Amino acid sequence: MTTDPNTLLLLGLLKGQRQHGYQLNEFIERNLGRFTTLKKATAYAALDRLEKKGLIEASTEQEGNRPARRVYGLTASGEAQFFALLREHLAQPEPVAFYGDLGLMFLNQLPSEETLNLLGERAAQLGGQIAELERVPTHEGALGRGLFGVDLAVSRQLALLQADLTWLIQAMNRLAQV
Amino acid sequence: MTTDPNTLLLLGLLKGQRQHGYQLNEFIERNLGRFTTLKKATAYAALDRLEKKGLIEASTEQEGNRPARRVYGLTASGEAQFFALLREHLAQPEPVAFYGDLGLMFLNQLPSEETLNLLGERAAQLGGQIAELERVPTHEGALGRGLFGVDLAVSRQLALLQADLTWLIQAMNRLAQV
DNA sequence: TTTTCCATGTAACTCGTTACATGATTTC
DNA sequence: GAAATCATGTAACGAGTTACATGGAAAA
Repeated sequence: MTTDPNTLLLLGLLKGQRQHGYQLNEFIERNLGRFTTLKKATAYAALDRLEKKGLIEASTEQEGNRPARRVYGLTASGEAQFFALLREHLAQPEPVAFYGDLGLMFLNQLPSEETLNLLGERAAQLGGQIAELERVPTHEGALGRGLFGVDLAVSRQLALLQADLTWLIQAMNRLAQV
Repeated sequence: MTTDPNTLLLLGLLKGQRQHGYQLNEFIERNLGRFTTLKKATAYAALDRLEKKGLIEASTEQEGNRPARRVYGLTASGEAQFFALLREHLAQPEPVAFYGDLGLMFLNQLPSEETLNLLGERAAQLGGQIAELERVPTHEGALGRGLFGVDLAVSRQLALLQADLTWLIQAMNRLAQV
């Protein structure tokens, strides 16, 4: 409830511009795949909920004979909620529980050679993710400075993935010595 | 489905030792709060499911006049499933989408002074988490080498949190220059 | 004697996922 | 003429959360 990321995302996108669900889904799928896993059906349902809560309101638009669009925009209370969520997210660090720790806790259940192979695979994939992120171009005001925040998020992901890889290699070395 | 962390956790704990639900919940709450958010009711429900799937089986134990215990242990297919999940988890890096990136994407919606204050708060909390983790003692075989993996997981969390803090401070400096 | 511990759960709810449905329209 | 695009959703299911229920035993 308190730190719902999907709500922040949708309200934030609608704060930038009135949009309909299909448009939001396209944008998320094309540009924000690195930051969220929000699926289409989930987004439509979330928009319904936000409307019922009075955070957004819809107007219907028709273009020719195509399916009608429900174009959403923030209400006053939606804007307030957006800012509240944004402040909360900015002020809070990554919550506990990194997913990748779970396997580590039981790694002594496997022969250490296999463990090293598996962690080697993990390192390779991490390296791939890092290379991919490094290829992401930065937006020097490309879309009216609106995307500056995305650059920041990318640079943070890079920093975390690189730290993870560095740690992993060091851990593998330690394990190999036993 | 494929990468269900709760299942790995429960199967892993039961692989170490036959236990009943209360016991698992106590152990998780006391020792694993840093690695999972699994709640008690969720764990009981998960144990039911695992039993229905044939991954664990229960025997009932009674001690005096106390509530009966359902003591669970792994079945053969439960062990197989545990190893499969463990291999999967060890071989895969942290999945995309760090939670803390979301707020960053919209940070230009706030006056930069407030943004800096909020990020400062985030930095302070990160520092606190790091200090707390540094105080965690390592288990030099304390419980029969069974907890060696936990030390690894702690050291990984530390590495990631420190990288996050380093990045944050650098980002705040960049933001302050504008 | 009141609180905490032991041990298990249920009920109501929210959220997310996958797979499918619909029907026109533009593109190949 | 077939396929992808536009635009919205529904249905069935799985899993998580909070709050509550129960009832004896040990501890304060």
